[in-house]
Amino acid sequence: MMPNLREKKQEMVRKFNRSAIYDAAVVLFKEYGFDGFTMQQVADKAGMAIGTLYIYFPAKEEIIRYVGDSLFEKFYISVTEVTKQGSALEKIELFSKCFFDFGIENRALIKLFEHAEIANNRKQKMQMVVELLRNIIKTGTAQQEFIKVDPDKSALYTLSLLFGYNNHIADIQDINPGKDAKSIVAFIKPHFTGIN
Amino acid sequence: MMPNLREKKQEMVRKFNRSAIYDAAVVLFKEYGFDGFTMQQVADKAGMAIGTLYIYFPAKEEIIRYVGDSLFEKFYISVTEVTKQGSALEKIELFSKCFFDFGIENRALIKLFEHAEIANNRKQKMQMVVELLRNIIKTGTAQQEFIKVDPDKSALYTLSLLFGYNNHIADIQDINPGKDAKSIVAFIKPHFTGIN
Amino acid sequence: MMPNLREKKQEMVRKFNRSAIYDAAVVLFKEYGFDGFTMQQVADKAGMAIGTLYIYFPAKEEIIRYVGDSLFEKFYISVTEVTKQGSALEKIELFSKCFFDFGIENRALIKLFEHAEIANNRKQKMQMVVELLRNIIKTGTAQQEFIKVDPDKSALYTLSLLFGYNNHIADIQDINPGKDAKSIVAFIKPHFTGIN
Amino acid sequence: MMPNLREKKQEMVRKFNRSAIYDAAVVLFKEYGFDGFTMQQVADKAGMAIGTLYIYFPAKEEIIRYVGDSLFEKFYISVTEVTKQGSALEKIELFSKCFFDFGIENRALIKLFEHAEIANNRKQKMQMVVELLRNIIKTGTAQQEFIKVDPDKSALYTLSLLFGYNNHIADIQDINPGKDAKSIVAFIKPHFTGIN
DNA sequence: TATGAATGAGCGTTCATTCAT
DNA sequence: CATGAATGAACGCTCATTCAT
Repeated sequence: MMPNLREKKQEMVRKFNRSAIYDAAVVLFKEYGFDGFTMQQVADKAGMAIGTLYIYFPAKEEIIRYVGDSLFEKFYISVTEVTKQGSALEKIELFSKCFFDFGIENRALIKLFEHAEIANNRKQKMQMVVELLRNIIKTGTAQQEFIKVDPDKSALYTLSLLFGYNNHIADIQDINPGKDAKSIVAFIKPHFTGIN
Repeated sequence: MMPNLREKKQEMVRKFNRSAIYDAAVVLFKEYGFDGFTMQQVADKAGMAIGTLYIYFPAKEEIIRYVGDSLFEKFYISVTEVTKQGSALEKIELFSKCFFDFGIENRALIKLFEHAEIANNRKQKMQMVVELLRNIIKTGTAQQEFIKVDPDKSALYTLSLLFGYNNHIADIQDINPGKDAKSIVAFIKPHFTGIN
Repeated sequence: MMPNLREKKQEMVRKFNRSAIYDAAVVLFKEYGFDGFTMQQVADKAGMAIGTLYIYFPAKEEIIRYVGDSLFEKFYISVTEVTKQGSALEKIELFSKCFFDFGIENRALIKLFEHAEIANNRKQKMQMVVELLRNIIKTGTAQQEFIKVDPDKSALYTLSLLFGYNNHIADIQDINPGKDAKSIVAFIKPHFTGIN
Repeated sequence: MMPNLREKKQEMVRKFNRSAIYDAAVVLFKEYGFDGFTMQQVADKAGMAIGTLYIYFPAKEEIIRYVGDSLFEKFYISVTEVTKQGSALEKIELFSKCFFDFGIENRALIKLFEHAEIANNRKQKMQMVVELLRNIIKTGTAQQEFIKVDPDKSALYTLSLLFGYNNHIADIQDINPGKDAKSIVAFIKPHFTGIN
């Protein structure tokens, strides 16, 4: 076997293992919470020895970080993609729907973002999301779809509403991403347009 | 000593001990997070033996639950009290301020509510708070301060906003209860009044 | 049972357990070297659960230290006691015999003194022993049993000889405390007395 | 390439690798103590894969043994070389100086000799050194430089003194090889010459 | 009730050794 | 021979819980 072929294979194995650990961790997060799982559980579920885990991640902490970062990235890409077209209000609605979709898929995982010590650069990530919303709002105002509102506060409060609904209200009633996004947009629309 | 006197005394001791445990747990929650403390620490801080802890609470879990319940009760009483007077909008503002005040005072503790398995009757409690808001809104509409809005959704979304702001935005900027409550009320006012 | 009786009993249990741990550790030291044993082995040999070990000693290190300190104390007391009478040369001989007796009893344990990080105050302990020898020599000179020798160096070299013989030569031939002590004293006698 | 040329090359590679492992191990011994290093560290420092280590040494133990043996050989050659000329007393002094020089250079390594299970043929090696000293003493007596002394015991005790001083006293005061060798020779001189 | 010493399963992590390539 | 990813037993230590007093 040629060296670079072997390297390719090894690289694949590496990716496969990292992915197996990631998948195992995600499942365990959902089952036991963001740090309520053990390394042995991850190893078992990923189908490898405990020692192997430590080849890929030097500490449990790193697995948590990695899962947190990966999930955020996944979320951020989705939410960025989905808000590329449409009116400002439509963008907010799609943003919201995307937020809830992600929340349903990763119910337990969204809690990750609540732990500064776990998802590193948490503040920075949060601000990236706020920035996305702020730009939507600014554009809305620039294009006279929205009346003049404070884009900072509006973005913050809109995001707050989504976070709160997703993380806290979800426990008392099921979320229907499409319907709830529409409904929430209707709730905040008067603030942005001046009309009910 | 008469039996019922002894009973009274015992009842007092029981209350005193439960309270000592509660106080100790609250302090430790604030210092080490909702499960980052040990039963020994609670016993020490409460001034009793660890075995005694287990007379009052059969498991660590129960202490966490009890603290969660007590805090909620405290919160619920405050928020009920504070919304007894004023216009609907004023009530919402005071409710919000109260919410944030509580959040600042119990920063670490608020996480408790995020754990369904920990704060029991979480759903029920949440609904009590929603109900409070709903009544404020209904009254606002009845008294023609508010336009006709869906009181269920409005309550849910208002509460979502407060939860989201308090639990998630607080990490990227400090909360100023009075100012932020006012600002948030201004954000949702158009929804309720139809005017900016 | 009266409180102070109970306390006494508990105190006895405490002493018993500490002693059981000490005994277990000593045996394991002899078998596996000064840090080649595990806490589980100590627990098993001492007839208690691993957790109990940690009630008495907060870390493995502390067990090692305790054994080291205890052994030194035992040794120092013996050696002090034995050198209270007789001529200077007799004292040195008895000191040597005592040294070897201790070495035989605690073959593996004497290594402890070779590890500064383990037997704390090692330097200080060593100097206590040197001091003892120095005083014997000074007295010998004062009483004209010995000629004028440098007491510091003489003590250091005498002790070196004993350490070296006990720790290194013992491996190639058995030590006979009485005989070897006599023989060694004969070896160094000319230095002290000027006569063979 | 001719077979015996290839064999030669392979032999060279083998020697090179063994030597690289030895060098790495020596450095790690000095840094982390005689068993405080890992096989991975040795492999890294020797510039090879960990698997390769096991081709040359079937177990960690063997590396330790090999280092011990090599160091002894190095020491034995030095000490033999240095005692080829001069009077008996000069030889003993040079032997001592050489001993201390080696001890300073290999402070951490000297502990190796204290572990019977590690330095194999320890007894035999020790006896080689004793033999060297014994011969010096015998020659001293034969040449009437020394009075009649028991060459066995004299050798043993002299070596004991050096071992003890180097391994145990070194911790309470720095060793100055030249000065201390002279001083120690002065200490034992009366035994050998009958004169102070 | 109250005590706190005792328990031991379980944790995160290490590392000598193996073996498929 | 050389490689280094994989292994898993073993480590020191923690702590919720129990139970004899």
